Amino acid sequence: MDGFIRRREQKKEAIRRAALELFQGHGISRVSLADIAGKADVSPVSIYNHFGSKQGLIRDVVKWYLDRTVERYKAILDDHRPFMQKIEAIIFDKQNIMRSYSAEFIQAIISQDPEIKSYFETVYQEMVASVAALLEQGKREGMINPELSTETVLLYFDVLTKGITANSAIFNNPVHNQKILEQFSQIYLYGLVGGPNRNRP
Amino acid sequence: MDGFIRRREQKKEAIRRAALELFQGHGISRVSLADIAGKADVSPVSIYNHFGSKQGLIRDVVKWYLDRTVERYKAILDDHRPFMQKIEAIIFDKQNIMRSYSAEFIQAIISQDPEIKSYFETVYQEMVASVAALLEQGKREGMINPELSTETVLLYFDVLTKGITANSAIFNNPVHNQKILEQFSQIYLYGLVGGPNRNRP
Amino acid sequence: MDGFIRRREQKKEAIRRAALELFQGHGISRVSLADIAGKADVSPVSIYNHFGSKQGLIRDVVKWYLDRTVERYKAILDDHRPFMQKIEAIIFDKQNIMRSYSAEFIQAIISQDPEIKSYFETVYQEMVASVAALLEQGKREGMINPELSTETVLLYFDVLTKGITANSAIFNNPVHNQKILEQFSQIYLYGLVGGPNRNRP
Amino acid sequence: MDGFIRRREQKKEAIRRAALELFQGHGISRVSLADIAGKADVSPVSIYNHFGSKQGLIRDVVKWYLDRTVERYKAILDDHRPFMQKIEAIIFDKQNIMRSYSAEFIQAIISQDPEIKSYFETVYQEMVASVAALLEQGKREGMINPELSTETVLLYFDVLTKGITANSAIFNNPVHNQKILEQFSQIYLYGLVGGPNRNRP
DNA sequence: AATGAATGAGGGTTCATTCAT
DNA sequence: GATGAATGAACCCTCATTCAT
Repeated sequence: MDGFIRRREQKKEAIRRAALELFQGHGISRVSLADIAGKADVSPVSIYNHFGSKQGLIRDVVKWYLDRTVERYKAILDDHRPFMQKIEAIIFDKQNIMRSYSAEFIQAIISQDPEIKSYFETVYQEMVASVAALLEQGKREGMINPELSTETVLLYFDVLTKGITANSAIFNNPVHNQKILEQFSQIYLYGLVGGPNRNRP
Repeated sequence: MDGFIRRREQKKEAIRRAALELFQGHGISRVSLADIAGKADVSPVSIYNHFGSKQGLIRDVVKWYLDRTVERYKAILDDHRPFMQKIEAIIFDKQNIMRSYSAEFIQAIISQDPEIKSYFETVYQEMVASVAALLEQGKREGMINPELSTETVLLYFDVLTKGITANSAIFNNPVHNQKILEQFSQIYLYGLVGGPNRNRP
Repeated sequence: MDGFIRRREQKKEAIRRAALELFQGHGISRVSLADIAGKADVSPVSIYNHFGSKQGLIRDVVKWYLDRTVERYKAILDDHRPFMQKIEAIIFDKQNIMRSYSAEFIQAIISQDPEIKSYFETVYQEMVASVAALLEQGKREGMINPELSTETVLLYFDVLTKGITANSAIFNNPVHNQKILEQFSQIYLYGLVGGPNRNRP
Repeated sequence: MDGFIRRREQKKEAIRRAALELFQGHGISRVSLADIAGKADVSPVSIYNHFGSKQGLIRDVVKWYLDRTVERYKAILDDHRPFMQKIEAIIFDKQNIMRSYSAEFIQAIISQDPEIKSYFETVYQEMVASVAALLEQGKREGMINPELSTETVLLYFDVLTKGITANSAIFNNPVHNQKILEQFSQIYLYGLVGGPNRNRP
């Protein structure tokens, strides 16, 4: 009888996967349930049986996406990499860059549906706490200017992440990648004015 | 007979304004022509008489928006403010932050419609050239690390601008504004590691 | 002051001409007043000033077309050509064949609008009387089987004319034209079974 | 499960029937999907589910109509009636005369949509071949003037059929029917000049 | 007298959702 | 539990017609 539940969950997973991909690619409002059903090889009605409505599906998919993101972040933070690598891993989080996420999808995560909003805020607080802990460590180790408030640095990370995501086409271009990433690290570590290798007045 | 043309242009302007606002607020595909017509106090058909189709309206609005943005940038660059103020003015360009731009709208600017795309690219090249000239000046004056390629710095500006736009809610909050903006300047000028007022190893 | 009226009539004529051409080419219901106005280089509202409504224009155009057709027929009948040439001229009336008349236009002539219908019937009776007189002459001269009722022969003419109009593409093809027209005459003069040059049992 | 398919096909059939009738009566462009849906007692959207679009419905209906016509022709040709009866049956094919076919419908069969056009041409070639075979037989049996090319005779049939269809009101009138049909046979068999019962010069 | 602007009604089409099987 | 069929609402768009200039 376990096979029943497993199959059911496999179908739900297929629908989620199809929906996420299409939402990211074309924007939520331009993806119809028929599109999703077609991609997941399922009848549109099945989506109702599993998720109740399109909004229900969106909720489920966004939560699912957020959960996976949190897992990735936790994996990064719990790893034993050096401090700076963790910072970079978070800013350039590959999953975020790998594809040009439809802005409408990201927007859906943040606003509108109150249930999603509340779920997102819970998850976000959790993640903020983890990253904040990392930053404190960075300050103690002299890698981060202790005069900067944790709040500001978090915001800076967020700004960079979103800006990079919006420019994912460039950051994923393997030709530019090498040189740009190097210089980019210079900038966010040592600023526009100059890095450690430069004579300062 | 001049009144004719003036009235016509006023109506078109009203439609453009309403459309831009709604597009930015809700995303293009979720805004119906009836919505726009209602907000502009005009019959939906009038939009067709003026712009031909929804796509025609979108094209017109995006071009209009780009033109206004370019004007703002030019005003900033041609001004006689000190170098660093210009940099800040560009990064925090108030018009960009003033409202939570719908991601779908920005997306529309860049992709899809080939006419828009071509128009955007022309405008973009022009703007890049102007900002690049400013950066060269900054390097000569020792305000920008001359080891950084202009390309990278432009990209950094773009990332910051987009990231800030995506977080506009925070940056427009007058409570946070003061302190955060100050520290933010610290970061993008002197990096995470530290600024000029800090003892360096 | 005569110039005023003349100009007015010239514009009406231009509108009529444009309308007729478009009606014939695409069918009445698929031609918009804007199309006609554009082709006649006139504002759509002018059509209202001149003809009152689309239906008014249709009425006017159909009457105009009928009048011109009657004139052509009268010219043929009043001419001094030999009898058989007149018959052929009527059946193959070039104006009817010159272009693939939209069936919808012909249909409009006959049915629906009662005013058109009545006008058509008056004109038709007149024409029938003229052609009938010709047929009587033909019978007296032994060119037409006197056993055939005039009514039947008129109907036969009508059937041929309409059938030829419907096949105008073929009858206007200059390649086929020569041979086919020759044999066609054979058929309608001497029937399927055979002509005068053929041995009969 | 067979009931599913049967029901579906019944509904499609009902829609086809309603569409054909309306198309023939009023012309394609003047018939809305709502009209068809109303007549077939179906929701307009159902037409989309079954035929994809109005054009899809038109395609389907025309093909359906062509198929039925071919079947009727085949039945006539394969029958064991005498030669002349077959000829008459084809020219006066009752289905063609039964109602005043909208010219726009016939036009739709021939032109515009390339898929319909190609389908029609295939069917048409097939039918032409069959009728041509019949004509050859007619010539051998002395019923048709062997000097007439098969091509011309086919065209003559077509002209007659279309002309008769255009005059269906008269040919279906039971009062006229008897006498006219008789004389009509006289004409197309022995021509205007005269029949076998008549003294010829 | 003639035109540009504006509109109400209607058409084709899509889509989230429900119903019957 | 899953699917094919059906639908109401909404959207983009067209067009004959009227209004203001």
